[in-house]
Amino acid sequence: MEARVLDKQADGDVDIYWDFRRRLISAHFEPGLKLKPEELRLQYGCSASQLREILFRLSCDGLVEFQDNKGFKVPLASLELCNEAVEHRILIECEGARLSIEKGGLEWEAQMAAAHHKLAHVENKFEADQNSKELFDMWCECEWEFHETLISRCGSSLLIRKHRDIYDLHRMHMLAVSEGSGFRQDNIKEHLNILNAALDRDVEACQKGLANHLHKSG
Amino acid sequence: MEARVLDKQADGDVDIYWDFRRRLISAHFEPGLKLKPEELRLQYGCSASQLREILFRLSCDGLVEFQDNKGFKVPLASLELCNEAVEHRILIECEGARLSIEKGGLEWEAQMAAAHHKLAHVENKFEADQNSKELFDMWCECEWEFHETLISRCGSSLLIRKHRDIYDLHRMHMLAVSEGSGFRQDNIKEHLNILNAALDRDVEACQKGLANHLHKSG
DNA sequence: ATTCACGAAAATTTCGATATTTTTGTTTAA
DNA sequence: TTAAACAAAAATATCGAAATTTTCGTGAAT
Repeated sequence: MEARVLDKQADGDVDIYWDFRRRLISAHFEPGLKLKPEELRLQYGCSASQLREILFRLSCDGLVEFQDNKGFKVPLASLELCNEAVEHRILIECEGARLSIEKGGLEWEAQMAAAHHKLAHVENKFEADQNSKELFDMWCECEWEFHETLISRCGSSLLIRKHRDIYDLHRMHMLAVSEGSGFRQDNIKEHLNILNAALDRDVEACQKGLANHLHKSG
Repeated sequence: MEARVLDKQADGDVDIYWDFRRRLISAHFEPGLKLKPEELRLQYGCSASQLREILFRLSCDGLVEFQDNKGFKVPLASLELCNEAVEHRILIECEGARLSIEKGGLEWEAQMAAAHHKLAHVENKFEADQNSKELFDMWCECEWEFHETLISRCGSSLLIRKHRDIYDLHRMHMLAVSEGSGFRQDNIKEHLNILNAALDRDVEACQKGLANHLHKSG
């Protein structure tokens, strides 16, 4: 999460904005729930206007829904939107992976190995104790870091930003639809497949592994 | 422009928001220009807070830049960002075109023919009189309609939304970088190539024509 | 019993005033 | 002359109250 705070759109609301965003994509709010600035302000100790601004910004990415004179709410669980998000994420992430494989050097390989090492460690622990809230949060963070590292050498800051947007949207809808934690046993070997293909500089295998991984994620 | 007003994120600011967005992507504002809510309010007869909200929303799509305690401004012309926008647009539009070609029926073909007919008509007129502000605005509208129709049958509302976002971002940066109107002689036959490939259901030719068209656009 | 109309309550939107931060201009010291 | 310190002005951010819109509950008419 730390890395995200350093985003270019840093501002005074940074804590509230990112904290709220994190809670949204971690399914802390029930789909369909009304998000009233007047209530939320109490949790963050700021004014309703500020919350309104933040909610508007989140609505741009589809993380909250807005309707004129009806306010904001958590998007309803929608299998269709979830599928659209999956496909879009595959499109973006495969392109980012291809470019990274082409442009990335030894340093990138090392970062991939590091990210996967952390992820694999946490996934093995989480597999044993899937009720641990703490491990779940760690897994979310490591999963994000792995996928983000995969595309990090694509050379396009725009692609990286768009990837984060669709990653978050996909995660939110996935959790809303599946009602599980989003973790599957197969994750472990799927991530390994992706890592190996990336280190082998095998674009096709990497994209295939990615598409398979994401399709199964729901 | 009418079609866009019917966007899901309809609200009370709809006129101001879309009008301002249109002006941004039509290069009505000089890159780097400071956008002060306090000044802009006079043009729209509303409060500064409302403008601030709208500017925040536009900043989500990259159409305006925001810095904490420094306010908003029109993004500086950047060749690098323009190139990144081109590549991203190619990625999205090619995927949308592929899906439309696969899924679209006779109705879609007819809409493509209609959109191209209008576009070709305007392009020929605009070619003769490139100083006409009115024809330029018509061309912008027809160009958008043609490309939007091309992907309209992709089956994913998410892809369509993302396409609009990158289309606008690309157009804004293109106009900022090239300092021309964005219209080239070759546009006419490039659009025809794309139309023919689409009607022939030739995915590869269509994507190739699209990539060529967009690369040359800058 | 159902529908419609009306009014009260709640929620949302708008707004301008106040507080904070940044920028600008001036003076002073090195 | 340059740099630092300070003060004034401008710009930005925050906030809560007022205006508007929607929602909900009550009662009357079909």
